[in-house]
Amino acid sequence: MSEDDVLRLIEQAVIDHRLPPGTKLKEVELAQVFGVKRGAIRKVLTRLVHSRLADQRPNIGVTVAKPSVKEALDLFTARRAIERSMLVSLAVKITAKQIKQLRKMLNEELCCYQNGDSQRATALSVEFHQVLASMADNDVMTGFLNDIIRRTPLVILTHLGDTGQNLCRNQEHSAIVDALENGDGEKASQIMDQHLSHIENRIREEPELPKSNLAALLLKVPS
Amino acid sequence: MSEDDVLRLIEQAVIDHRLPPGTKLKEVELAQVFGVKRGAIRKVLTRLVHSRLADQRPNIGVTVAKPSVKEALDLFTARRAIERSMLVSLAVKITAKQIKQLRKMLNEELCCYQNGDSQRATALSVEFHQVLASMADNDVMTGFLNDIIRRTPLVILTHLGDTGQNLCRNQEHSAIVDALENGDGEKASQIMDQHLSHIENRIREEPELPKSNLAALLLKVPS
DNA sequence: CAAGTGATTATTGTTAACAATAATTTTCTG
DNA sequence: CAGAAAATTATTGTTAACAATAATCACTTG
Repeated sequence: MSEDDVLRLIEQAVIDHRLPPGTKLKEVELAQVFGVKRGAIRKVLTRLVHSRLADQRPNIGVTVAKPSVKEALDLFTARRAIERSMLVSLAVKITAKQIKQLRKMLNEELCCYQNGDSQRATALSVEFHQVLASMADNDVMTGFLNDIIRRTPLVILTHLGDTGQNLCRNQEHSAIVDALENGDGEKASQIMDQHLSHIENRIREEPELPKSNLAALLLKVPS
Repeated sequence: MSEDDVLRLIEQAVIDHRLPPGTKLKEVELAQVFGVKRGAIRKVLTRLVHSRLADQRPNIGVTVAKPSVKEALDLFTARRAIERSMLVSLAVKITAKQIKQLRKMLNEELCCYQNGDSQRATALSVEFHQVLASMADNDVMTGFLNDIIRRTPLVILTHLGDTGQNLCRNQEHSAIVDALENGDGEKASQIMDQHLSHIENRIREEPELPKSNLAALLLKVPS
């Protein structure tokens, strides 16, 4: 099992809240679980910490991050700034072909949702934002947005609980594409702002404290 | 010598263009230069790579990054988006005391420049942007901006050469503070946009190929 | 029993030796 | 001598053993 695989599995376990905030990530235990050497786990944990999905305290270890409410709000504000800028620049250069691609994605997402495959619908919903970013063609901002997207599920989980999942409205995404097609970047930005505010406004105080199983949790596939 | 010290010295060597883009950073050599173990250098290099100041190719090694022109332009576009957002939110909440602090900084920068201490003037000029960010009080965006600020000297060096240093105009910084004082975030943003465009527009094609000395270069203090 | 104290265990951090790979030099051959 | 093949060297990557630190437990004592 490769290093990237291990990272992906742990990240997914955090996103699926099978590893609640505060859970300690022990090196030897993880090494045994994934059948890799401790050095590999160490590198993975370093990456996790750098992406702010985990905290590290010297000589103590790394734990799944517990983002504060402020961090959650900062995250959404940053996201608005970045997506706004990308939409404005994209609106003046988007092609008919790209519009078509976006509409196709939205349609597929809707189908999945109606067919009850909400997990795939959510994935497509996230991918919508990433595809917009790739079309805006700014690698720096795309990188920042990916950072934010990676961190967002954790803050939603921490402050909204399970009810916070699947918050993107297909309808709003659709309106953004409409605005882009009309070359109206300002309007697209406004819709995006509202879209993100829908989520942001629901964030409230509520810490959650966990227990830890690690072995079983990490390898379980979310059905 | 601590790990952070080593990182700082190498970063500074890149910024001062004593380590030109493409220079190979050999682990054992660096370890000897700084008198630390190879493992420590390894961790430092990992951090350098993650901050995009260096590239890594498996089994070959890490080299000082050679940012492309597109990367440079993307960097400035992202910076505009972030600083704009921060200025807009800061304009409606900045205090008289903070205005005073900013004016004091600008004054000091001007003095340094007139006294010929251009190095300190440049440092203050950079710090101006960072202080604005801390006042805007968004940790996520502050982090992104710091990433950008760390990468900017390298792209300027690569594409403008030595003449590109010290590009921030004290006068423009001053105008931004004026706009903030009037609570006009939009105007402050416009000035900032122009300010950054002054730099961005000068970027042109021009690769630079280096040789490498490492030992002498890294420890030399820029007089 | 509560609180401290020392011993034990568990966990993270470091290092030196080894392995694997890439770069270089040497040697061979037409 | 040019070019390819082989041998050598240099460099990065991995690992297992050890060291240092923190957490836990058992024990004593007031």
